[in-house]
Amino acid sequence: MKISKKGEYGLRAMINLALAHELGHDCVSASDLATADNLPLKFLEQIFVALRQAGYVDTIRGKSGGYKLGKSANSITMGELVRLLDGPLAPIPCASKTAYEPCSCPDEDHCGLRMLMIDVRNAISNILDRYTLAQVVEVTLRKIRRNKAEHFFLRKEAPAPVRGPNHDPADPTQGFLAEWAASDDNA
Amino acid sequence: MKISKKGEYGLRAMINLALAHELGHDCVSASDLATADNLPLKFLEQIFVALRQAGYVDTIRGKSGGYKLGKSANSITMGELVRLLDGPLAPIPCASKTAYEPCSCPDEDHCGLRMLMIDVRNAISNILDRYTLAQVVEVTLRKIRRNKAEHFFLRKEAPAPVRGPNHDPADPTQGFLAEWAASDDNA
DNA sequence: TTAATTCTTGACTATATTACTCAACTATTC
DNA sequence: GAATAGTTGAGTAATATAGTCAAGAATTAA
Ligand code: FES
Ligand code: FES
Repeated sequence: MKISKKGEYGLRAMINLALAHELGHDCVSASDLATADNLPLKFLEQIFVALRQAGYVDTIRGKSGGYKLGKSANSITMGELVRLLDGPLAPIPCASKTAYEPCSCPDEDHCGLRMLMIDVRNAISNILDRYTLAQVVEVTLRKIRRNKAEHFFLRKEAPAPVRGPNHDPADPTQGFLAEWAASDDNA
Repeated sequence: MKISKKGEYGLRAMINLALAHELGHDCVSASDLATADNLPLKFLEQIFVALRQAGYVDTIRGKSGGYKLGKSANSITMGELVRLLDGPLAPIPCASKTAYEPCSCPDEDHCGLRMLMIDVRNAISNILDRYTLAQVVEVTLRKIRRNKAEHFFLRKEAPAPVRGPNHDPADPTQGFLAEWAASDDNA
């Protein structure tokens, strides 16, 4: 169920680009984005080719050029970006809504795996297609500010995060939905 | 978010093996399983090596030999099988509960992508770790019987399925959860 | 006992994808 | 017109995918 590096890097870059926009940096160079997020520069540029061709970013050439959002962050869903960079959401093509393809099963209508994977696809879609880039940025920024964390596009000094001994990497309370639900505005 | 062919084939084979068991075929040869489900035989055998080493199947050699379940189907969750055959459920390793690994993000605690992917992982886990092989087989078998469909391990004649023009390949009502919920026993 | 069936093991291969890097070019600004 | 920055396309090394092949070992039936 992994996402490719292309997808991961592209999503991280888009989130940071939108976050920088929110903080007043309308246009960010690829190298700034790469250093801000520890991304390989040349690979990132290649990823931006796909993002530009799909209209998600605009390009500004020449000195102090860079990339800027091609459409507003609240009109871009995370699902669109994942599909563009990483392909269909569904774990198997016969369970994909937007990119259905038959598989080698003799009877698709009575395939237990397909039934299960339809639900997995829809669970993934319920998250990724529901939330926009703007919402992800909003939540991220809120958490950064609350914890007074530092960020490349928000110069400030703050102590490095310390991780406790019982660190649960997939703790749902650390997830996006919990953070989103905790907001007054979206209750 | 794709699953590998190894994962797909392995899951299909395990479902069919458990389904065959349910229908009285305790032991099924690899070649029967392969022809029943259109799977490449030699590749399938290789997948069964992993399944056997993990104890999910037992092996019976010699004439009329084959594979049988190594533990009861209701003690095997789909999540276990996916993890064994395809690796962690989480789309990115920093969001994995069972196979956490840091990624190159400068600040994991304030990474919007990670927050989102934690929720995706948990959504996937909520399905795959909740349901067992036995439940998938039960639901599949129910659907097969209701539609009087034919199946390799259930010789019978039935008309081939006809698909309408407005076929939604990811229709949730065609999914596992809908079918599961429709049961009287599990209400 | 021998033949037939079936799994086991390991090696092997071909293709595709991933994750990049490099070099030459073009556009923009100071 | 030099410096900066994006654009394009080629190239590539490593890994994963999706298999195939052949020799061997266990079991059973004739
Ligand atoms: S896996 Fe696609 S129909 Fe069975
Ligand atoms: S993607 Fe892993 S912490 Fe940002």
